[in-house]
Amino acid sequence: MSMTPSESTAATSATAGTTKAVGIRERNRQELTAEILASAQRHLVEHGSADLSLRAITRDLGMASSAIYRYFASRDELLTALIIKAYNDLADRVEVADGGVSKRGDHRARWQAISTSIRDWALDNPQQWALIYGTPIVGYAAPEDTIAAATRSTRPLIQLLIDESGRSGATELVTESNTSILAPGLSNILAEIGGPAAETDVVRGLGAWAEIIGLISLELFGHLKNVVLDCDAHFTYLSNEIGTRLNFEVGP
Amino acid sequence: MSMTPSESTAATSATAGTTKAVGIRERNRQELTAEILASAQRHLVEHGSADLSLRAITRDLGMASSAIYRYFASRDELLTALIIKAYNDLADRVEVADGGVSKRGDHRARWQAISTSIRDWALDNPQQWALIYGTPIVGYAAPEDTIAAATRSTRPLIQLLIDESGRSGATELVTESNTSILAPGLSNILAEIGGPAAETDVVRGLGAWAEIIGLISLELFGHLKNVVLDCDAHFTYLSNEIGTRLNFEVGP
DNA sequence: CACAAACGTGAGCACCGCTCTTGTTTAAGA
DNA sequence: TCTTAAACAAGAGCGGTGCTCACGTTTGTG
Repeated sequence: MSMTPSESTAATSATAGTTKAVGIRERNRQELTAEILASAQRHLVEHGSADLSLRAITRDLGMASSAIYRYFASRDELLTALIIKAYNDLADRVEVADGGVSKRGDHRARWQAISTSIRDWALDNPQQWALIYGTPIVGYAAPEDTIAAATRSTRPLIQLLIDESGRSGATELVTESNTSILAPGLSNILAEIGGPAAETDVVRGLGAWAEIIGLISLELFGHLKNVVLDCDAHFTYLSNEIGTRLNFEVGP
Repeated sequence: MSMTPSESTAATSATAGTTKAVGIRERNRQELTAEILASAQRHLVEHGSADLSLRAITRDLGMASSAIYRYFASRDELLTALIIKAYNDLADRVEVADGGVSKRGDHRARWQAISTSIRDWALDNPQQWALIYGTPIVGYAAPEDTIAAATRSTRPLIQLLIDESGRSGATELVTESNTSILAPGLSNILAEIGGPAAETDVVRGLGAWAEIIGLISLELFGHLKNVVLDCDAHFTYLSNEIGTRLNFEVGP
């Protein structure tokens, strides 16, 4: 059986039932793949995605430069893996922050937790932020593998929008056919997550999301230098204003 | 007198008074510099900034690969020139759009002209947009040369914010000392452009700006795929809502 | 007219992503 | 248990990159 590097991650534990028969080769493969990803992550953090060199990674791991292509078919495929990891790391932070709000009806608190956790993660991981929200490098169309992780990172925010839309008793809910602005496939995501929402609410929520992403990118990419002195206060002020604008208050 | 590539543009027409004595060498230098920039611009539009190759440019112009370093000291310096050009191109578009609103008191119309002209330019020049608002490539700190062009592109928006702040009779104007959020140097820019403005107005204006930049970047970088079907309508809806939020109405 | 600065050229260095061939190790089927 | 094919590691190599340097030429100037 031949195995291309692309399907390496999907072919784990082929023999169901018996957890024992993994095989030395399969174990080594998983371990080396993890080591490559870890080294790539280090290089990404230190030098940025543009300077990420496959040869440097192989030098780190003491292997031949050609050996890495047994595990990742190309530099783009490695970057895609790093993108997915970045999305998941961000999603973890946002989920923990949102989940930390015990009073689920306090939409204002949940909004503050979500928005500030996004920025905190970005400040802690600027290279990873640039990887997912900066200039796309792998190609104009993001690989299919990334969209699952991408939607996971925005899921808490969507959930909050749905909850708020339900509280306000919104009509004109988004369905697959009645939407003119939003994509038809979005209604499936909304339904899968927790129910429908009004189209205008979703559109305004996307505006709030864009403002958060924009503020963080402007800050991280240096566009607020000589403009904003206290970026913390600036973000807090605007995030709070967005919460007011979207009617996020303490509910029952 | 020695001349490094960095100061080539600043050393034009050294002999004041006589416009004639430019010299063949100086003329050739300016022409070749312009040709290099034009070729670089073509490569940028077609292949993106990441794949911009100095050697490909020299092949285009039929010169030796090492000759380009007589005109640009490094790839970063060429990219910086392209960034400045992109900022100025964007500024031209925004200035024309804003200047096209004859009724200067119609702040709502000016806002629509400014915001939509930014997006229109971005859709027409996605690679240039990525160059200035995407991941910074030249270095974390933008070169000093770019900030002049950068502020020029945001000047109409700042002007509009000042006009609106004046209409609403804002108090607590931004000065060099009383600001806690904004940078001290910003008050100089505000004063130079057309007068003071309230700090909260400027902060909220920055939020609106971030939302516009964020919406365009999300759209161009592929993050609204499978989310927003009609990006035109989406942007128009939110831009109009921002105008309402900032009290942009038809004035006297 | 001499001289120095600016210029164009080609070779060369170190690096990159990626491919191919060669020889070895592992695992599965006869 | 032995055989055979797949997976693997390694090294050479290809075309490309940014950039440097030494060389000979052109140009402007004192």
